[in-house]
Amino acid sequence: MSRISNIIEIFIKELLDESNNLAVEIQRNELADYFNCAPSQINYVLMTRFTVDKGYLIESRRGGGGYIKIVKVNIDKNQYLRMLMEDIGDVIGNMKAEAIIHRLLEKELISEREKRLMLAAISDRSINTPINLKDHIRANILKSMVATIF
Amino acid sequence: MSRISNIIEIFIKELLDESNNLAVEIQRNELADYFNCAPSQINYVLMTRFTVDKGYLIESRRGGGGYIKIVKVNIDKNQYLRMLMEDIGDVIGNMKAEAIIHRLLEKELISEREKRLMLAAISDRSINTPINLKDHIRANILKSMVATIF
DNA sequence: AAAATATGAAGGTCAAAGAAAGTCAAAATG
DNA sequence: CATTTTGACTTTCTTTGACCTTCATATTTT
Repeated sequence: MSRISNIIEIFIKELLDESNNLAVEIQRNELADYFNCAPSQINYVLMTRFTVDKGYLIESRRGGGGYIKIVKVNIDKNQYLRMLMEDIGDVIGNMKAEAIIHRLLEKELISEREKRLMLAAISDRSINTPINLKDHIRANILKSMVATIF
Repeated sequence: MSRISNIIEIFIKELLDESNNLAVEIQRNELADYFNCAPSQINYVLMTRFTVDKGYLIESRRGGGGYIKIVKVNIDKNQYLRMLMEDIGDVIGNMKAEAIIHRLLEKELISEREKRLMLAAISDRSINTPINLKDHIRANILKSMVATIF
């Protein structure tokens, strides 16, 4: 008896394979209904199996006509991207984050303007919270941004 | 999975396109009738989709021969950016933030890639904190980023 | 004829109900 | 113990409807 989470994971990955643009839109309740599980189980699957560092971007909308969109970034083909994700980890300080962004520019993976955007986003001034949260949020933001440039 | 609001939004934008992108005049009740919805739904669409930060001005008149006029405006870029900064304020929700970023792309102040970077940075998933902090941090990040494109 | 009033035809507002997705922690499982 | 499952509760976005305001015009009053 394989875990339902695994089944849902596989199901979503199949959907992604079928869609050539590597993005798929689901209805949370519909999917939960289909698999006869709690709707929040879908969130659990997304949170544990479709994270940014695994190369997935999630975007969603509540309310009438709401949806969950799962986008696959092709991380497997980008050894460097995967390394970056690992390097960033769950927590990252400002210095290290800036160093990573500079390296991206050097490697010509981003433009000068994009560098400035990214630096602005992860700056201490932007993330104006207690220090323990700060580095965590910074890691999230940086990983999300890095995922979009590939 | 478009809900009626999205359909009405698209309809009005088509009207605008047909009219050389200048302005278009509608009758609220007529439109509501056409789409089989409550007249106030039209107001909802205008309020959420045709806001100033999206570059629209609404003007209307009640009474016999009343109308609603939707005007697409094009203001000076620097002026627009300054207005945006003010508009963002200290706290901003995800929807509004996304609307602003989309508008920046429309006005060609940012590229498609930059749009994606910015969206990633301000997404709820990046800013993974208690709700009251979230909108505050988002405002900071967005303002910092917008500042870089001046 | 001019002023006052009534009528009906617009559009405006706001709050409640509905429709999704999100969160969090307790319970279950392995 | 770590992972998974469940469900009660929350937040966000949309739809609906009852009631309000404004305006043009028709009608009545002076």
